[in-house]
Amino acid sequence: MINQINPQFFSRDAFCKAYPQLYYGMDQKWLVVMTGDDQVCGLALKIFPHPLSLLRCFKKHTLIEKEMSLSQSAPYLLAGTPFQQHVWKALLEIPRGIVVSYQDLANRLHMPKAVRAVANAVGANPISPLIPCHRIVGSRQHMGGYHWGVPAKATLLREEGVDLSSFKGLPIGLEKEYRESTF
DNA sequence: CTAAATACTATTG
DNA sequence: CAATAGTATTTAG
Repeated sequence: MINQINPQFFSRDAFCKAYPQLYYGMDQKWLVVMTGDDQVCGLALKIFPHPLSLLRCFKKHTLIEKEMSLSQSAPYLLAGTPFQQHVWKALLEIPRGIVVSYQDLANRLHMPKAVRAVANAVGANPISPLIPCHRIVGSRQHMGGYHWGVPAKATLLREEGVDLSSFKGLPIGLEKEYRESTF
């Protein structure tokens, strides 16, 4: 399992120029996107409902399917706009088992009125479970959204020990496919 | 360049 | 409850 990462950040434009083609494939429970020099730039869990939609983040690249092996020590290279990088760095500070609202996150970034823009950046991160975007929830005990589906979000949070019993907006009966999975 | 779309939220009826 | 105005970034055209 991948515990902690120390990603390097890269401007999106520079990333497109430096790595016009990328490689993707499955390894164990992951769908991985890597550069030609073996840096991980995209990640999703295979059991997500539509894991291949991860490739939406790399539409400007030529994507080549390839045999993948994800090593414990693989370096991470995250391409994003300065704004997105700012948000993603803040996400990495949120510890396991803690949930923060989109509004709190925006406040923490000193952009209290940019809640919606911050939410967009949260959802745009390319290595979803490792950048803990699932720990961002709506105000007033609402789940908020999740690119990979709210059931997956709820499952990830429960596995971290978060009590969701008081939350609204929880889908009922849609989590069976995740019941036996280990994230 | 402009317009539309967002994983939001507080407010109003 | 639903509708909506306010808001900032990104993307599509």
